[in-house]
Amino acid sequence: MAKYDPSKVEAKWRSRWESQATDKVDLVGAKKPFYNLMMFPYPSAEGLHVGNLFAFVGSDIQGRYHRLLGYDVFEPMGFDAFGMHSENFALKNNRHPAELIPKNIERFRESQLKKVGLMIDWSHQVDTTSPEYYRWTQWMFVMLYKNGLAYRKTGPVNWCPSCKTVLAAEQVIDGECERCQSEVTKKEMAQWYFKTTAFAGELLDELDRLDWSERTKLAQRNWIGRSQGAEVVFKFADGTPFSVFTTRPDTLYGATYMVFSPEHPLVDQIVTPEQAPFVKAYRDEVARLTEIDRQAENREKTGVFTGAMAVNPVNDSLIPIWIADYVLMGYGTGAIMAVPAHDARDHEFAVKFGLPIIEVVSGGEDVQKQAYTGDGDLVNSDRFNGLEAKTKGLTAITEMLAAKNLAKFTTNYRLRDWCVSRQRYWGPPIPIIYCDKCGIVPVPEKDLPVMLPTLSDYRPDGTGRSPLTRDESFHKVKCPTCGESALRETDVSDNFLCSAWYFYRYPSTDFSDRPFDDEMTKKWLPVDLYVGGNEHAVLHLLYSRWLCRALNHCGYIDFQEPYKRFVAHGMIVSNGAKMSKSRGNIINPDLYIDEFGADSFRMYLMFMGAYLEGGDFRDGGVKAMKGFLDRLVAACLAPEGQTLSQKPPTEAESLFWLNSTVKAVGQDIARFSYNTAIARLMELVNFMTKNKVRSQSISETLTRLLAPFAPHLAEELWESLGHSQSVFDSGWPLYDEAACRRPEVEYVIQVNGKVRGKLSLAVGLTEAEIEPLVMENPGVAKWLEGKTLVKKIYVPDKLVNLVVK
RNA sequence: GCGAGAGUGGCGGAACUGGCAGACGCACCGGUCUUAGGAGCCGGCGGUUUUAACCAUAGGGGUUCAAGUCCCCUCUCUCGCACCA
Repeated sequence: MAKYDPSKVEAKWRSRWESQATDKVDLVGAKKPFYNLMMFPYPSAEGLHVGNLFAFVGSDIQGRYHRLLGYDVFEPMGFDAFGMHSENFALKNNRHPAELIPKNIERFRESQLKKVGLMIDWSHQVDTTSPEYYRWTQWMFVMLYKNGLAYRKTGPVNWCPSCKTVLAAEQVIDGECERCQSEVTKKEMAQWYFKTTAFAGELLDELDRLDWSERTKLAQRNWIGRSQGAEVVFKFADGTPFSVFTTRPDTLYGATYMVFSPEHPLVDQIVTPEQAPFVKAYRDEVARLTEIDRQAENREKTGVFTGAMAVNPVNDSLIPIWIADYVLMGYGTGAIMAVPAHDARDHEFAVKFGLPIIEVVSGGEDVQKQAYTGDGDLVNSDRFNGLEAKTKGLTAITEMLAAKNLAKFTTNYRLRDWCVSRQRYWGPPIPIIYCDKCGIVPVPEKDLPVMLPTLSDYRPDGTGRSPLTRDESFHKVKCPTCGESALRETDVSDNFLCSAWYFYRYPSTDFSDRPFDDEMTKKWLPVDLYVGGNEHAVLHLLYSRWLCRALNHCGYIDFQEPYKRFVAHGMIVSNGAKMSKSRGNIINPDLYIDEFGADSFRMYLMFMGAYLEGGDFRDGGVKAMKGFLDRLVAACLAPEGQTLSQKPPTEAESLFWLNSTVKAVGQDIARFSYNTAIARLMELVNFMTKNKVRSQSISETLTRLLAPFAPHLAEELWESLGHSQSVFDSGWPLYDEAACRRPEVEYVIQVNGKVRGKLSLAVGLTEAEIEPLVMENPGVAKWLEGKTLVKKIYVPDKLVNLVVK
């Protein structure tokens, strides 16, 4: 190699990898399978984003590293091409997504992904919009339905007026649509749901055992949100029972009123004629509020009295029933007992409406002024007085009621069922048919896929009905059971369903008669390593965990968690600011790759910050990295026996550099500390350059260490160093632990904790051996004059600290 | 409000179980080569003062022979959840 020209080198190796199928894995014969998964991208018209590349390169390094370690690494790629993003883009540009998507995919793969040097086995590509794929997405839906994990329900849903569709709770971020940031409103609609709550407890508990990034687990824990307490039966004045959920059954004696959610169905039955107009007005007002209004911070409590009374089961006292929007229909039973003395929200409400506040737990200052939520003993609670409230008191009161069938211990989760229907066009049609005679009929498996028809007008109309409803030939069908006229479901499913199972498909793309093959799945799943962005913590990552449990529950797979390990990478910013079109600081990866090469670009992305934390992309960084690779090439390929420096390094020194670099780079890659791994490579190159060291073994080792980061260049160097096979078949270099220690160590000599001298000494000397040397040291002796030595601290091979007075 | 994480030179960032703070790189400064340098190579680069010290890891206290690292308090930022009973 004369001079390092990345464009030539990269083109050469790209075509060689392709012609020799270097990245293709023998899925059946693999001996040490390693499934290295990255989050498949949405093929946008704008092209790949640096964020995508940052994620992919970090993952690819793991794939290549494992390959060097001797694993059969399967690193597939696909396209998450259904969904509103594509549809909205097509709408805006007056095109059809079916026409745009294939072009985008082509561009992503051919002119972007393939140029980055990812070790992708393209023979297993997946495209969620192809009928061969979404046939099985629909199969998942039917499977879930048949197993009671999918159901249709009418109720309040999140509606995005801009996207003109409903959204799942997970897709509403701070009251706004995850896609378009419009304010989400509530609507009453019939929708399809998946019973994500069915596995809420397992999904939460299993997190403790998962090898995942802590922050991802934390986000899921918060989202699933378990609270333990009791369901307590109260009665209306006429004796009709109803129940409420509370985490503090110990405070039952302090319940001074009840609150129902405004949407609660029982409100109509209990409201008294005098209060009815006020209740109606309040409910209307609440219905008009958006989620943002309703959740607004520090919002003053509102509510009205229903006129009805309830009986407290512990003491038969009569307490008023109110409705207020601080009680949510979707949680617990949609009704609460209010204990203003020991709950801040109830306290605020009670103060505003002049409701009584009764202290039942001791320890607070003045519960009339402020709710006390801390620990204490029960008071004003009959025979339970004196018991420690949150422990013994809670148990005793609940058990007393439970004996009368008036309470039971329960657990509630914040998690809601996954609303999966979408009133949009660009998605997999929900495979359901409604028949007057047979009711809900899932489309039989032999009739799948339900093909998405090509509609010229696919614009959502905001009526709450999908555009597909306008296609009569699609909408009107015969019932598969009885043959009578029936109507097809026209909603499509949430595109998070497509992505919830794609990694089962990759190893099984050769099978057209099943979603995934048992043998392949046994061999390759669960995924060994999944690297991706944490923004999917409670979306894709939660949905796919749930679906995995569902598949397991229904007997299709024998594992319960889809990913053995998940690592969340950081976010990258551009020159200190978040990347955005309006700031004009979007980075176009293609420009850098064209000018400096993919290897320099990859390495800079990995060097600019800690991979798990994110980094700051600075102009000039890629160029500097190209400069480093130039120096590396020069150092590796320098002619042997060139002029050596005046003081050539000893054999031991060279060995130290070589071995300690191998050790450190391996450890750093394993913990995703790519920036420090690259720094190590730089140090080794600096050592070689500075000392004019040229040795075949150092060059070869350096090349192999470089390979995961800069694969094209590593191949080229490996060839130049006289090898004919791929560097990725050469194995990861081994190191000698003993040689990782410096031949000489520099002892730090401190006096009273301050550095006063240094001594270069052989490794492994004892305290007695070095003591005279320390005392003689002129820099040290000066600080000892006229002082008494009180204490000596000796840390082998590191430091001596003399404490004097 | 609750929970988690973070705060280190002009900048991006290092520092594993407490043991030389600032690895590695960018920017900058100086030198060299050159018709030229926005190329290459060599050197310097936290601050105050200069033979030698002292001060520095958001701020304040503490533990220790020794603290960026451990403990307590305060401030700031980022993220997650948020009227979830």
